[in-house]
Amino acid sequence: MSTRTPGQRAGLTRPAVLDAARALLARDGLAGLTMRALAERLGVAPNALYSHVENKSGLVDDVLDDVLAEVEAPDPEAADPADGLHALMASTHAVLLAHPDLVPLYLHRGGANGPNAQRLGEVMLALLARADVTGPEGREALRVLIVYTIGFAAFAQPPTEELKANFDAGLRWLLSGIIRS
Amino acid sequence: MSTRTPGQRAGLTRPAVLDAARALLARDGLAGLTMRALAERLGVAPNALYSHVENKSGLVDDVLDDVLAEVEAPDPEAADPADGLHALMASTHAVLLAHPDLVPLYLHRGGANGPNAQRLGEVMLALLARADVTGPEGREALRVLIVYTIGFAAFAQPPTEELKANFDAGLRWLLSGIIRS
DNA sequence: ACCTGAACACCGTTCAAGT
DNA sequence: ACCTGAACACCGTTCAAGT
Repeated sequence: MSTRTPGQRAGLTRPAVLDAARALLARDGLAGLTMRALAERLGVAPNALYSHVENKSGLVDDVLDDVLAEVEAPDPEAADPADGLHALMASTHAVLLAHPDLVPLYLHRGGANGPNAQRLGEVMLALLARADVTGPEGREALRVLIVYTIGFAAFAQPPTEELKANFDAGLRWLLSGIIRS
Repeated sequence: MSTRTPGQRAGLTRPAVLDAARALLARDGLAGLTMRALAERLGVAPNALYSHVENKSGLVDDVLDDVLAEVEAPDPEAADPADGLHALMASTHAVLLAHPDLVPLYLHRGGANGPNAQRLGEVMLALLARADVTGPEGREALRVLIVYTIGFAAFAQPPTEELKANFDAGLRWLLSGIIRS
């Protein structure tokens, strides 16, 4: 099984580990993402992963933020604030639906906290500010929108058109309440 | 360790198993709820549980619905629809906060589906109907409110007063959007 | 620093056998 | 029908040793 002896290198890198983790997740879901399965896919011993990742929890954190790189954020200056927020949340929703097994993890950890998550948060706050929702109220609205979007993605067990429409309807209700308040 | 030989009964019942599971969950969280730990707490062999529960997934389903029995539902005829919905969702939110480890499971499974969940759903639909939100729109609003409430409970990592206020603010936004539409 | 081998302390579940 | 004993096929993680 193993073509190497102790001391020989496999040429693993941290990005390669994360890529393999994403691929495993896409194919086998969350239950399929085990350190041992990941090691096998990479052709290394299970514990070799610990040279590149602190532990499984840290690996998942990185994967979570990586996925958010796919979200299309509008230019916070160009778009109409309400339209921009709707587009941003809809894009987030779509990206999350492509990774349904990850969604409970986002909620459990209170969203992602990596660079991608931070960038999206700043765009949202900028859009809210342009709609005169600022300060503590802005942060409240930010959290409400994030919770709503992740929550709905988690709910969409198989993503149907009906649930997508449901998400849009609720998002409009929410935004109309936030911005008119 | 084991005071019994094969063939002797331990006097297990299904409610006793569920009670122990809830207690284990309250004390050690989701990670602590294992079939083996549950068996040890009940003083039986791990596989003895399978005489009372189909598998771990079924056990969790039952626990999930049990928890919802604690939610205080208003009389759908007595309350003002908007106030009744707000009270019902707030009570659900509070109950979920008391069981934070369960919340990701509610989302992952699209909410509970047992008798308690069904009862609450019917009360919500009745209140929405009294606010003239009926048919497909009523079911949309139902899902939006459920997703929002569970999602926010999942987000409240340690439940702070700030997040509770945040939940209330968002809920008002949402209800004002739903009922005025 | 990066990897293997081996081990530790766990999992959920099944199967056969006892009363 | 309800339970034990034993086993199967897994987990994540750590420790020592090799280059």
